[in-house]
Amino acid sequence: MGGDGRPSDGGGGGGAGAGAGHPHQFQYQALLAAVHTQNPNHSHNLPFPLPPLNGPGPDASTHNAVRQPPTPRGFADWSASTSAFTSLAVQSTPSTATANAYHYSLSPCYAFWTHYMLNKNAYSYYPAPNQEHTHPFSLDNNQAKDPGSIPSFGIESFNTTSLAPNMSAHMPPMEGPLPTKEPEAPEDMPARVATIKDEMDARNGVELKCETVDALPELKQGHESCASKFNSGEYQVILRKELTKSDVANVGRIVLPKKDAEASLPPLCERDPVILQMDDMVLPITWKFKYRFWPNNKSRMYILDSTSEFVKTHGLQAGDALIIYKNPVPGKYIVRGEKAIQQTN
DNA sequence: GCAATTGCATGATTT
DNA sequence: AAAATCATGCAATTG
Repeated sequence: MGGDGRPSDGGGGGGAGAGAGHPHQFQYQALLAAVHTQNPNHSHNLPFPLPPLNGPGPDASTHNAVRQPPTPRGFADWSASTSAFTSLAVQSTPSTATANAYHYSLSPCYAFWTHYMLNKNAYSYYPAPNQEHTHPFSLDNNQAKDPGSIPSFGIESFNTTSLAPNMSAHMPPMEGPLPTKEPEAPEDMPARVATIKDEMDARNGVELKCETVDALPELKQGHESCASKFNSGEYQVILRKELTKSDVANVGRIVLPKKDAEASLPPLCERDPVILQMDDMVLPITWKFKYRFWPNNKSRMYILDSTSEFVKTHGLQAGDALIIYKNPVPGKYIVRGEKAIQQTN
């Protein structure tokens, strides 16, 4: 599959992969270990559950059977997680948002967690080696260009009105399709994926009302306080796919839900694939996936190609999920591999 | 010739 | 019941 599926961090070397089954696994584990260690109550503060420490992937039973200790680290291992979080927090949503985009508002406690972690590491940050992309954490670049657009580290970063000027054209968060069906008898399911809906159900509440401002753009000024309160910390899930066996097989392609793909990803007018750059939410990596379609009967099948590295790196298996978020950087996205949560009954 | 990749067809499932 | 969607297998192509 050549280089298309490889992350563009260029960081295959550097010894990060020493002893690990994959160059990213060590760092991945280090990230997770750090998050778990620093914030054992993360489940209450993060907008999604963290993967288990002993992940990821098929190699976990061998290479990662022993829990990785927190790395002797600078900021590289933090930059991955906080970068994505930061980008989400400061995201200004373009008006091209799609009809079925979800909203996701970060709660104050989560903003505080992010604030804490960012400040904790603010002076030890260094960019990942050979990081060619403009990862969301690359605040220095953005600040240089537009000091007003990206705030400095601090909790006020998540409460400034100016960061997210546009809330229009979004559907209310609960209106979006959620491909994953809730089992009628969850206890019968050995594992399930915690859906975005679950997460939002658990935390949003009042926030939903505020986002009805979207449907009334003329009222945005009058509702600015409400909008600014939540908009500064929102991000949108534009596509979620529960992975199948064939998705995580070695073929390295993931079938995307047609509805979400057409609604939220760039239109494919021709058969030529489109390269989609997606920042990893957890790792300091920009993935480059080929997005294309096949004719299928009278319809189309939408395919995300060159995904094998992503799947391997995150140790994704059937039942896990691929989640694509909007990225404040035009033409880029944020991607996350979501491990299914084992139900312990 | 082989492995990897790509494209398509078909059948199952869902709407 | 029909149409749409999607998972997956397999043939064709490519390196």
